Amino acid sequence: MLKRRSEGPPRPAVAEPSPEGADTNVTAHEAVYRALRERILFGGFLPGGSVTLRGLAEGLGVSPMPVRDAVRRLTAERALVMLDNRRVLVAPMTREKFDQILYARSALEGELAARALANIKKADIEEIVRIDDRVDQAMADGDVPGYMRANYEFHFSIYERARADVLVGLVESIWMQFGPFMRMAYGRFGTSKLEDHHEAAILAMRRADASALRAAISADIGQGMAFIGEGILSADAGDEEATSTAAHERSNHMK
Amino acid sequence: MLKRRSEGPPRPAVAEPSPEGADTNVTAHEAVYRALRERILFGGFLPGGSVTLRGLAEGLGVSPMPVRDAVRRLTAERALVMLDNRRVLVAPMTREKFDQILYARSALEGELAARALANIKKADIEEIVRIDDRVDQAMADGDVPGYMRANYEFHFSIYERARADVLVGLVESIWMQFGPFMRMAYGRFGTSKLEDHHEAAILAMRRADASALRAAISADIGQGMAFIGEGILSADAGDEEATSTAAHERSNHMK
DNA sequence: CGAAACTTATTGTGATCACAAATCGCGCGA
DNA sequence: TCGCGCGATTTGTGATCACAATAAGTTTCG
Repeated sequence: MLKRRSEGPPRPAVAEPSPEGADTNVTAHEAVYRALRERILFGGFLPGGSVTLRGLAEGLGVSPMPVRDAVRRLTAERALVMLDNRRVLVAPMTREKFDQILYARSALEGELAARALANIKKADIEEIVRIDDRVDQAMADGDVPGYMRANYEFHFSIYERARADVLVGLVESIWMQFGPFMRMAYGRFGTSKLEDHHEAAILAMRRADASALRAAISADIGQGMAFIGEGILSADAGDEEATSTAAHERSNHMK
Repeated sequence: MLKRRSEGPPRPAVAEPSPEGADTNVTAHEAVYRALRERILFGGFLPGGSVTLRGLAEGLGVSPMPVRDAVRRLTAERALVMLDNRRVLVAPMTREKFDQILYARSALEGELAARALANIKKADIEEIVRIDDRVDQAMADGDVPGYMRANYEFHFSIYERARADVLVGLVESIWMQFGPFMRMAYGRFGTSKLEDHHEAAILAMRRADASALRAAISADIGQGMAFIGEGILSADAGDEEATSTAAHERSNHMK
């Protein structure tokens, strides 16, 4: 319960001017948003798990106010959902949602990759290859959060070079909707069975072959989504319900 | 400056239990959000115009708090943008954004219409035809806001029948991004020059022809967007700038 | 023993205030 | 006349409190 009005440092506790001056000078709301976004994208939350403003605020060491803003924002991006009861929980997955996400990803990310191709130089390809190495490394180690992060960076390091912020924004919203679910799938089955379509994408970039790149990205999406999709959604298809934590909706506490 | 803590009615001033009990029993934040959303979609705001929390709050007769939530939400949906200066303004339009919107609309709305087809019965078609009559009426009257609203309802009355909330959510975000810009275009040139692709869409629905419906929607999007796009973006292509209000960014006051 | 009724705790919403940063306005001076 | 400070205003951010609604826990009665 540390007050800040008439004592202590005037700057918020999050994001000090630390070593690598990356996220310095951002609002508390922004810091909270990024923290929650990381958890959603890279396996920090379970789908369907409940979340409370005060709980998150305490876990992050901030007041409920910036958390409220961040949660509102994530709700608008469909990463969190708010029930009629005003209760907030991590977006659960349904078979219908999964199917729509699969289509949207193919349609948007394929286009994004194709548009990026013109702006990808040789040096960019080398950087992307380095990221892909981290994908392989995490896969070999069975490091699920590491794999999710590296895989995210691989895809978006390509997409962002399309300089198409509208499309990228749509895709980011989609990734946040299946992020928690993806982690659950990998957590059960591991990442070892994923065959690598990234190599084909890199090859297509080297050849500057747009349609091949589009096909590789599409294949990567299709295969990855099919893997995690059939694993989970057909498993408990009996009860026809949204795939959530199922274990009495355990609340997603901060670590 | 009317307080509400210890006097007056305990319920907010917005949304009384009026005649048609539609939006009763919603939070103030929700009411503000809907009001702002209407203005954005149907021509109440100019692209690039500035907006302030206190200004909107005063105009809507609520405190700044629910406005703050609504603006945060609309910012996440890319309908409003927040500059580094923390200034909020209605999303301006650029040639690049316009191009991306055109692609995303074709890819997503075509699919949405095709998916909806299976759930569209004869009674639904008659309802859609009635909406299209309002589109024609507004077009004949030169009623730009009325046309925008009827056109929106025409498209989304089809899309919502696909029962694909993820895809519809993406499309709604896109519509809010070009809504203010669309109004500006129609405001200059009027709606008379628009030829009607809705008839073809209705015919395709009557025939239950998915590919024809997809083609009709795609044509409607392409032609409509091309009309408003070439009208504005090529007009002031000289200064290479984002198309905003241009007139010293006049602030969007509430009416 | 079980279920309804009551009490207590939790949670999102809204209001109000303080604050810092940015912007605007005005005047001084060259 | 124009540029440059400097003070006043505006604006988003964050904190704190009150409140109503829901959920959870406890008691009591059949």
